[in-house]
Amino acid sequence: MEPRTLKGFRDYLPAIEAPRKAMIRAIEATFECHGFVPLQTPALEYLETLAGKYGDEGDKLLYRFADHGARDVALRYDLTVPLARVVAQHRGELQLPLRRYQVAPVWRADKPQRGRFREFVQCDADIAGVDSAIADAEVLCAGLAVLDALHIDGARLHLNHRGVLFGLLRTAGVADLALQLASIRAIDKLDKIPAHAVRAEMVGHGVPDEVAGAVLARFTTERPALEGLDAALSTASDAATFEAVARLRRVVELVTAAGHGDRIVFDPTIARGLDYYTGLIYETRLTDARVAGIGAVMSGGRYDGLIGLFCKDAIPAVGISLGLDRLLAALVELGLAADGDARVPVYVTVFDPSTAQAALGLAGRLRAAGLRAEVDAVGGKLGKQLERASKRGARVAAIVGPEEVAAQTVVLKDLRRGVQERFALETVTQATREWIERPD
RNA sequence: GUGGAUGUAGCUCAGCUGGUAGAGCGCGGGAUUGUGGAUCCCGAUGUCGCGGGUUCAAGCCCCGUCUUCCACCCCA
Repeated sequence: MEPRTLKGFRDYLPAIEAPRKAMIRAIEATFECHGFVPLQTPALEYLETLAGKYGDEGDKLLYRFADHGARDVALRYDLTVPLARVVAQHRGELQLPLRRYQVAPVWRADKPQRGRFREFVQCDADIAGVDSAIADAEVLCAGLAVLDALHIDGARLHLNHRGVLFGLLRTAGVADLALQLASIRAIDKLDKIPAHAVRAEMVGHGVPDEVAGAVLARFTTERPALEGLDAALSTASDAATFEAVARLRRVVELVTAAGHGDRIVFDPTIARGLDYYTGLIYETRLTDARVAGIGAVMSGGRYDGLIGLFCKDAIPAVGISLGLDRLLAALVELGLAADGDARVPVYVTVFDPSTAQAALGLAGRLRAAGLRAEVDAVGGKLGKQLERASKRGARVAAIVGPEEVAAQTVVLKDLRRGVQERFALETVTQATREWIERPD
């Protein structure tokens, strides 16, 4: 039969899974460093848990089917709604606020294209149970620290608040909610299409032309954070908008105090398509033009109404979500993907069957000392084994022939420098460690 | 869901206006049998995505289908 994978699903061969795994480790360590604790949820949920939480577009992209017991189920579409379900379901046993992180695959029946997959890993950090600017800032700091941990310089986090968008539209005279949402979706395209086209789209939805013009006059695509906030504040005319701007300003102050101010920018055109966001929203874009079109790599926001859909208590929450596979795809395109550790530094050759025990014994000794070692499992001529060692990317080859066994010694060969030396068994572990770490 | 491309050895690709396939890399073997990466020599690689059609003849033309990719929509 023909081996194949489903459309939009991929195998991760060692060459890419190694750097990918390294990223996951760095991300998890950073989240833990920020006080988030791990949590996992099932891949499969009842359909009713997920349906209706993301908006029409999201609903269409749910992988849904009937299981063997005729239950309507769906693969999780993100990690946020399952978290909301968990918080509601276990609120008696969870201490709020809950700071949890989760790194796990999600599934969307989307049409695959550049940077978009049907199965991909999201890395989420959320704080549930409190509505505060500090919670907002803490989540943002965790996300920004992840960028630092991954050594990603060319990224900017665009901040906005739904209250600002709605407030500006409201004060301009767009009162209808559906019209506001349609306008926001149009405004979201300001960085892709010219302002007059956005204006035409708004008019097409039913916004009077002069109103559309007045609203768009308030938006420049991007401004320095605090300066932009001031401009937005001057246009605010009702309490809700004022509060939204004040919250934004406070969050920016806090994130800046934490040392991440150079990475964030106020961007009134950020809208977010998911229905459950209620306040602060953000998207992270890579600044390199070559991958600008790949889309947001780390997004999120505040969703104060979502958990309440699963229980009587209104539990506010805020979170951030990094798209690991999309980010990795961008880094690969830019040639910035970290060197994966798909290589094992020490390759132990097996001279002949009679020395196999000595070879395994040596490997055991090295591994007990924490060194990564591999024993040649194929056999054959020593030259072939050294060739395999080189191809595997080993730094050091160990040779344990009859002479070495008799003398209780090991020959180490530095495959990069081409030199070799004989060591006594007692000193070989330390010597190997030094050889591995030795620069060329 | 809409639109546009793509599909030839393991990989990247070439194949002129139709006449039953090539390169590089990789892979296997070898250059006096306890030493790799460089070089050299030799060698194997393919139902040319799949199914139909046109033709004396199709990798090349036509239709369908699947795959991958790109744009829109939306999103990580």
